[in-house]
Amino acid sequence: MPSFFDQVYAVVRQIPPGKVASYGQVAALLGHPRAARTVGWALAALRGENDSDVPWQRVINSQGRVSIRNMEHAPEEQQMLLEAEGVEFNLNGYTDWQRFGWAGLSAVELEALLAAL
DNA sequence: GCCCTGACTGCTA
DNA sequence: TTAGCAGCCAGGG
Repeated sequence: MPSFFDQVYAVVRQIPPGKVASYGQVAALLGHPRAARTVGWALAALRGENDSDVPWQRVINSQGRVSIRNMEHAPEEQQMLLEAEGVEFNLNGYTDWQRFGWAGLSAVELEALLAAL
């Protein structure tokens, strides 16, 4: 039985370049619409592991903007990484959820993904 | 098993 | 748009 963390990482790895998802969206996919905080914690744990293949920068909050309280990764850095992938931000630091928001996974894809863990 | 913590969320003002 | 508040879930000590 994979831990919640493993499931979070598996889902985040499915986010294609140029797209972004919210913490709540990832949590909802895993069946826990209220576990956004835990998802954020799971991604925070990746901070030290630079060799990880999890695109943590593609996960932002529901308001469409980055919200990092981390000393090692400034919000500007995450925004810069996303812009390099094609995601645009307006002057207020908000991204266009309608254009760059990730649609998520289908029930079938999700099931196969979690089964692979 | 209890308590604390955290890169969140939705609502109200 | 920003600020304050309470509810949520899982892992670590």
